[in-house]
Amino acid sequence: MNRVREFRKNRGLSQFTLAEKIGVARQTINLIENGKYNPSLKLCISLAEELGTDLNTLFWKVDDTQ
Amino acid sequence: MNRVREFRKNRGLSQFTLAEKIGVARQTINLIENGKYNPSLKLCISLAEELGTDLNTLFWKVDDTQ
DNA sequence: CTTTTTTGTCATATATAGTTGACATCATTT
DNA sequence: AAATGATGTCAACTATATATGACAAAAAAG
Repeated sequence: MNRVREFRKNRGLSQFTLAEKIGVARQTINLIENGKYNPSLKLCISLAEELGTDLNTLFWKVDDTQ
Repeated sequence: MNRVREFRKNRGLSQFTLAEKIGVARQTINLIENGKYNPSLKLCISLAEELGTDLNTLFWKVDDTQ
């Protein structure tokens, strides 16, 4: 799906804390981590910056098998 | 802003043709190319795939100076 | 065990992405 | 010079991303 949860946990952030830093609601982070919707590009970029990574790493052809 | 127009032209596609292939309206492509809004992640991924590239190349920290 | 934090989820509301149809302008083609 | 194709833009509409408030359950901390 995507690697947001993995990167968030590596940084020791809760969904709430990450949401606050980025300026969205906690539910928005939760839904994205669970692949329940389709975030905007701006939000994806904010996430990548806050998590110290980039768009491809977080969202490009994530291998979910195994 | 982003490199959609550049990649589209390199492939010899019109906004209309690209829109058709991806399944969105022509206006949507036009607005994205002109940075007038914030596309969804799914659309960004469709664009990257159709243009034979990836998210970072199209949308990540595009250098617009010069 | 009790308390607090974190996560998942629901329902309602609002902002905005994306659609549709239309028209003007510019560039190509005939 | 007329016809065609590409692009920019507008207005009105629909779909959906995101917000807000709330509650339950799991996990972590005391």
